[in-house]
Amino acid sequence: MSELTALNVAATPIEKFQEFLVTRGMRMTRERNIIVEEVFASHEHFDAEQLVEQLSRRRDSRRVSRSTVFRTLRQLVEAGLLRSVARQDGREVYEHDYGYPQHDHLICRKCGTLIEFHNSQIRDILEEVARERGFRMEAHRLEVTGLCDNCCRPPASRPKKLNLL
Amino acid sequence: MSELTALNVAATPIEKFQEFLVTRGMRMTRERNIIVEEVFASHEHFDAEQLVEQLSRRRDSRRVSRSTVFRTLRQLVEAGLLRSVARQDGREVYEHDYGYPQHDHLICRKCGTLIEFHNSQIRDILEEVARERGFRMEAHRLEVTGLCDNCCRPPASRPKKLNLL
DNA sequence: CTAAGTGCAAATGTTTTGCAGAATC
DNA sequence: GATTCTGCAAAACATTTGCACTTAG
Repeated sequence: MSELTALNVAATPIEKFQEFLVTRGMRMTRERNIIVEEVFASHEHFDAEQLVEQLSRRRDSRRVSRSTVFRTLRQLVEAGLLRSVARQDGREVYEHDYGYPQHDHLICRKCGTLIEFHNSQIRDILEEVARERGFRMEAHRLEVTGLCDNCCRPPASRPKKLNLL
Repeated sequence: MSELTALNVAATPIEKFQEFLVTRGMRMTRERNIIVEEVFASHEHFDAEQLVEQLSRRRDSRRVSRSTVFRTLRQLVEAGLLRSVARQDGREVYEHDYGYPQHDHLICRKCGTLIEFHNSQIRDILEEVARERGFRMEAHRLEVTGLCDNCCRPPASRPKKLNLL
């Protein structure tokens, strides 16, 4: 009888954002809509600059300014739709939070690749630690840095050439 | 017979830094010395600005410029003497790495307090995860954000005044 | 209609850098 | 004595903000 009335289960990111905005007396604008669509069109990690790049040079009515991109990113994080997972080259790196399973990252310091991994024990341990300290945990950010499989070994890249002197 | 010759066990931060510098053809200068002393004089967390504040307005020969503070902090991190553990108000927060046991932090988003905690399982889990992915882990940074004990509960601060209407 | 949002350009705040003179090995 | 450092002022960045105009509700 009701499609999605009281419970907002399986709400789209747009709907979720809408909800957030309404409760704050804010408005759903064309620009905010465009940004959410763009951001949730793929699951890639991204930074503000990349998004600005994609949105600020459009010539049609789907162009969004740099300021608005930054402003909206902040709001999306606050709304729980995005989360900032790392910092690379001085820029904050974002990814989907809403509707995406909890996980952390291995970050290759050489090629910059982000490898996602999930380990439920980590969450449990943190819950326990927080409880012991009377700390109310809200979120965590775990960046594991090192070298990915590819960047680990030396250039085993020239396989055929006989370099035995 | 030897005080600390071959093995550099229990080397002071200064000695450790010296060693790092030498292997790179860099020099131990008065300024670098001052910075290391200042940084290792206490175990507090700090950011670049605080250090600049302390060192750049001295009038005597122990003054160090802003640029040098930033340059040296970068080197100390690279040398493994410091590690950057979090980011607060747009600034990187540092702490001792050398000679200080591994640990992570609970960060209160209200008052900014950093609570250290140690949990050996976390390291083990990360080692395991990294191994599975062929990733060579070098370091990790775990920031748990939320509310500390103090900031958790409402202002139970006005206890005596009878505000029962 | 009125409060909230946008784009622009300018500001902010941190960290970096070019360069001339100073200091280390 | 040559090479590396320092301090300074300026630059480089990412991100934020003031303001006049536009737009959603």
